[in-house]
Amino acid sequence: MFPNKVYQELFKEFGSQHWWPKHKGKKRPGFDPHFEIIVGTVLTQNTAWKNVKKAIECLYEKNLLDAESIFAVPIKKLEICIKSSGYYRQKAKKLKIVAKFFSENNAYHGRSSKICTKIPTRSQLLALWGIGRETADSILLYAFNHPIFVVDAYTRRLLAAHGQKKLAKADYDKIREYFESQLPRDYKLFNEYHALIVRWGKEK
DNA sequence: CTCCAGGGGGCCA
DNA sequence: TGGCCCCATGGA
Repeated sequence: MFPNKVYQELFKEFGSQHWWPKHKGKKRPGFDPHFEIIVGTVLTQNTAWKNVKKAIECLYEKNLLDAESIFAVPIKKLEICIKSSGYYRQKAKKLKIVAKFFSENNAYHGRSSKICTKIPTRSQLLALWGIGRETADSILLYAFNHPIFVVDAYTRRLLAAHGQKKLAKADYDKIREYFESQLPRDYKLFNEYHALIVRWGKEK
C-alpha cells in the first residue's frame, strides 16, 4: 500500500476527526490541556471514548485534572471518579504512577501559566507500569506534538485490508517504522492519520 | 443474551 | 517471542 495515498483517501472520506487537542485550555481554565490528554490516553485503553469523557468531567469537577492533585488524592476517590471508563482499579493505579512521574519531573503544575515544555523520552514512559507502546506513543504525539506514528489494532486491519497481510501481523515497532519511513515526519499528519484509521475501523 | 471499545501486565511454554 | 487470561463499564 501507499500510506500517503491511503491517507488522502481517508481524509477525503471522513474529514478531520478532531482528536487531541479537543480544546486549547478554554474549556477548563486553570488546567494544563496537555495533562488532560495524558489522562485521556490512559483512560481510553480498550475503552469507548464516550465512557472516558464522563470520567474526565468528574476529574475536572473535583479539581483532579493536574498531576499534583492526582498524586495527592486518595486512590479510592480516584477510582470512584473514573469508574465509567472501566478497569477503574487498574486505571486509578496507572494515573497515580503517571501523575507521580510528571510531578517529579517538574513537567506539569496544573496551572496553564506553567505549561509543560519538557518532553519525556519514550523509554521513560515505557518504564512506567501501565504505559505500553501505544499509550507512550499517543502521549508523545498528542500531548507533546512529537512526530511518532501510533499503531493499534485498526492499523493492522488497515494493512491487511490493503494486502499487507504479513506486515499486519508484524511487531508493533516494525509497523510504526514502516509508516514513519513512508511519510513526511509531520506530527499533524500523524495526529490526523491515526484518528482516521480508527474512524475507518469503526466504520467496518 | 453477546460483543467490544481510541491496551497492558502477568504468566508460561 | 507468542499465546492466553485478567482487568470492568456501558452501549449496540
